Amino acid sequence: MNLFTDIRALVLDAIEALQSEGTLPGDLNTAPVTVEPPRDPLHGDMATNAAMVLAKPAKMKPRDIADALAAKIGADDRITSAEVAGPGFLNLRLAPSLWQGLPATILQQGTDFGRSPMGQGAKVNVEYVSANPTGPMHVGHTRGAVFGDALASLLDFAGYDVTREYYINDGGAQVDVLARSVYLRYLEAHGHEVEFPDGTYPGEYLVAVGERLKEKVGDAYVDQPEAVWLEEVRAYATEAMMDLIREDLALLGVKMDHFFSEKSLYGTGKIEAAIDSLKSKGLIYRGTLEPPKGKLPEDWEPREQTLFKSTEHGDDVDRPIMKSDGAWTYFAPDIAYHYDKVIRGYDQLIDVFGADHGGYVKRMKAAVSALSDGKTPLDIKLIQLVKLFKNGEPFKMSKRAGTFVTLRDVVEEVGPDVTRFVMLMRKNDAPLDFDFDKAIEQSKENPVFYVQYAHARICSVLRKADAAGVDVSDATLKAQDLSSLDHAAELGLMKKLGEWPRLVEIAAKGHEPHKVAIWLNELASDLHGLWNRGHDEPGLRFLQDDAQTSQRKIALARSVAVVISAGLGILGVTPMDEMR
RNA sequence: GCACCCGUAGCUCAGCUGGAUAGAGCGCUGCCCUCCGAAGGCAGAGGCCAAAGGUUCGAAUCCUUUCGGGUGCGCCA
Repeated sequence: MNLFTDIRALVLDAIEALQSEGTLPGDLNTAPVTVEPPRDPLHGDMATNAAMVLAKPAKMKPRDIADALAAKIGADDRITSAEVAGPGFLNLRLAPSLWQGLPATILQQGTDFGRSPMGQGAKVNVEYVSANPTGPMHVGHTRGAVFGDALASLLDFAGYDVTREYYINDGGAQVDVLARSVYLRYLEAHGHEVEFPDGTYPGEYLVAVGERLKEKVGDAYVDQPEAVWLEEVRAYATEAMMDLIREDLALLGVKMDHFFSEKSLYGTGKIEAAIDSLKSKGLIYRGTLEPPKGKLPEDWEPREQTLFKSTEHGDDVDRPIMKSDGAWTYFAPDIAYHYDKVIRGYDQLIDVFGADHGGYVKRMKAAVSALSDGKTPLDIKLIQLVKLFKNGEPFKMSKRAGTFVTLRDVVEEVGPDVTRFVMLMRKNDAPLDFDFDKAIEQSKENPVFYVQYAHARICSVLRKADAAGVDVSDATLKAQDLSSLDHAAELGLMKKLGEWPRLVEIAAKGHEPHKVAIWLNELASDLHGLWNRGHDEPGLRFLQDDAQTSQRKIALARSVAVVISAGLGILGVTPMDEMR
């Protein structure tokens, strides 16, 4: 149910009819033909660019094509007027009954209204968060977590088969550092004086882990060399950190379908298999890289190493996959991990990274392109920084002073709903200002509140009607004839609702969940606008003297609430029924 | 030096993937509140879309170059 695609089909039918009549040539590419809402509502309900995009290939004047199209399209029952305007736009007005039928459709389908078949069940893997298992999640991770989660929901809503995945970096040197840090806490639990040298994690959060380790193994590791305890402490500590992270994710309402362990790639032949795959395509070689131009690193010296010919797939330089001591670089398991995803048969991969990983985008895309023979597209979304504010003042964060803000801090301060909505208001590649006070402020300038408030207001009307003995069940509301709701403000709200299915597709196609948040704000604005007009024009209020008129108006209001619920659902935000 | 991201109203940002007279919130100015929820409402001022070229019916949007800000750049993941 998408009125825009319906009307586009109508336009395409008209074009075909003109072709069979010989008015238009037969071989025309109609792909660029769009039907969209005009910027200015005065222009009508929908506009098509058909005449302009067909003018050149048809070797005709745009206006001539537009006139011919207008005659055909205008004959359809659904169209009340088709006017040629500007350089060749065809402005269409739809019969009000089309808009007035929308609330019933929405109430029929509930929060499934707007679901799109666009994805056709294609399998998409969205990898996000992937914070190192070395401590609790901080604000930086939070935005990526919320973004990935909302993107996954959005794609699901748009008809894709989505897997949400977390890549656990438990294979590298940083988990050894974690293990040593936990070991120090363990010694501390045994009453030893300990110091945390550079390169260890002094965070308080490991104290409890050290104590629990003591409970588990007693003094078995005290005064023992690293070789004795490292492996087990590492496994124990990593698991403890993942528990911590899973708790953090739960606080935010983020659920993963799959946790993938980097460690599982080692010793299982998986890395070798991935590299072999590249080797078989002639993309692995021994060679020496050119030094970077400009400032030379202090210790630069030419060195022969094992390289992946990523330049064959769009990268700027070839990338090393093996260190000089024969160990893999971090890039090798990354390649193997993505190879695994390709083998698992995904049609599309999406990685959500912090913006500081921007330098890895090209090599990662090159790897996936090579491993899948260009068949599996990989989109990498870079998440910009979050700047924290309190009362308009920058909130200083310092890792050294131990005052870095955790995900838990934020969620406990403002709640998961506010956290999620605020973080989704901006597009991912723009920095985000997060002000603790503004986020929980109840005023129009707070979009979280503004959207929630619209929903709560509608619920308030429903409660009030119900108390007055008016039946406002969805079953009754969807049976109402809304043809009397013909005021511009009411029709305008219906038209806004009609945009929802189209917006879902646009946002999903661009992997841009923030568009949902922005659009919800617009929808809320239209709802509040209609509400406010009720001050001066009592006839526009939802609650009227007679039950049936109320039911008709409330059917519209209720359908707005349903769409807000659906939109907030994609963002992972709970709609509020009451906010007093 | 190279690559990627960004540059839109005084401030924070949208701008529907190339459409018509570029929008919202805050701030500013002026009116308005015995009214379903005034934790507001209406109206107004405010712009060379960083700059210059190019692509075409048409550019804030696509391409090139320049300027400015951020991020990253061979054995750290």
